[in-house]
Amino acid sequence: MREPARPHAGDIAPARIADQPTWLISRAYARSNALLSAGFEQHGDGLRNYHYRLLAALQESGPASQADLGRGTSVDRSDVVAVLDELERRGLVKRAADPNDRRRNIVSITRAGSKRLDALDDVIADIQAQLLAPLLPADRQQFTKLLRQVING
Amino acid sequence: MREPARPHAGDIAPARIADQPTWLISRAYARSNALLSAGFEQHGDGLRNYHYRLLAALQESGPASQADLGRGTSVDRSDVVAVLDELERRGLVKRAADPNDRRRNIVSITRAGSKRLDALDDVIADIQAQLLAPLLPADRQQFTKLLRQVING
DNA sequence: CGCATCTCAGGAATACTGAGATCA
DNA sequence: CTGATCTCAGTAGTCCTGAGATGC
Repeated sequence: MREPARPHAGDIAPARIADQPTWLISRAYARSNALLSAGFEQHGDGLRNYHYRLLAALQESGPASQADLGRGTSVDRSDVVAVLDELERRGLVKRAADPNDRRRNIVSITRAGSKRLDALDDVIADIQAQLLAPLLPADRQQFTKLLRQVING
Repeated sequence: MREPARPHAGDIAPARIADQPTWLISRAYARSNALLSAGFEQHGDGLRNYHYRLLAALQESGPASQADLGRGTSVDRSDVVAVLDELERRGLVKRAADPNDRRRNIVSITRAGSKRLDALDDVIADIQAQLLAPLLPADRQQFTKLLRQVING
């Protein structure tokens, strides 16, 4: 995994930038990605966040078309194809033609996929915990609430 | 600029994912980037966030080596080179050899650069305001404070 | 020697666009 | 015909690695 450059004494640390939400969010995203990369690298067996998102969506909402999957998980339609290819190759999902609409694939999670998802859920839970560790427990819900508001703005 | 895909009725919107800080942060980052792209595209005259970061760092902390600039602004050493090339081409910064350490360049912001930075500051301020608009004014400081804690975790 | 700096070439992962084939 | 779906090819941005030349 990649350690982000860390400022040290003597560096330029412009308060003008460091107080801006856009900068703070990009730094938080970098930290989040570092934790995700590290977590999946250690325990993901070659799967990544993309795979997890699609598996979780399938588990929770049931079989779905690729377009709906992509929209719901904010994974681009182009990338859904490649990620599902990989998941199907590993036997974690299957694609079947939709008899009611022959343009669509109905994608389902397999038993092996569900089992795999359970393992990944533990990995992810650990990553979330690490990410929020610096916050007081009481602040963690507030943090996610504010993020949701910003996103839906 | 790019409009992110927006969920609509019938989409998969897995709560399991949507409640996770890593997901929320990546969505916030997407929104932040969309606002930055739109803002700079309209008023940036070809400059982007990277250019702004370096100009702001130079303005605030004074002339600096490229390595210190990169560390302070979290811009990779490789990218600093290209961004400074562009800024220098436009006459917004200059590079001079450091007489005390001939490995280094001393990078300074020019008068034109300062003027340009003032204009970009307005662009950025507008973007920050849009980003935080969904939050109650009282929540905005709390939001940035929590982000800082997460980053420094 | 080790280490830092600037520079360049290029890789990796994310996010996206455009277009073709198919079909409602 | 319009528009949705799946697929592929390719682009753009960001972020990072490796290595060479130079100098501390």
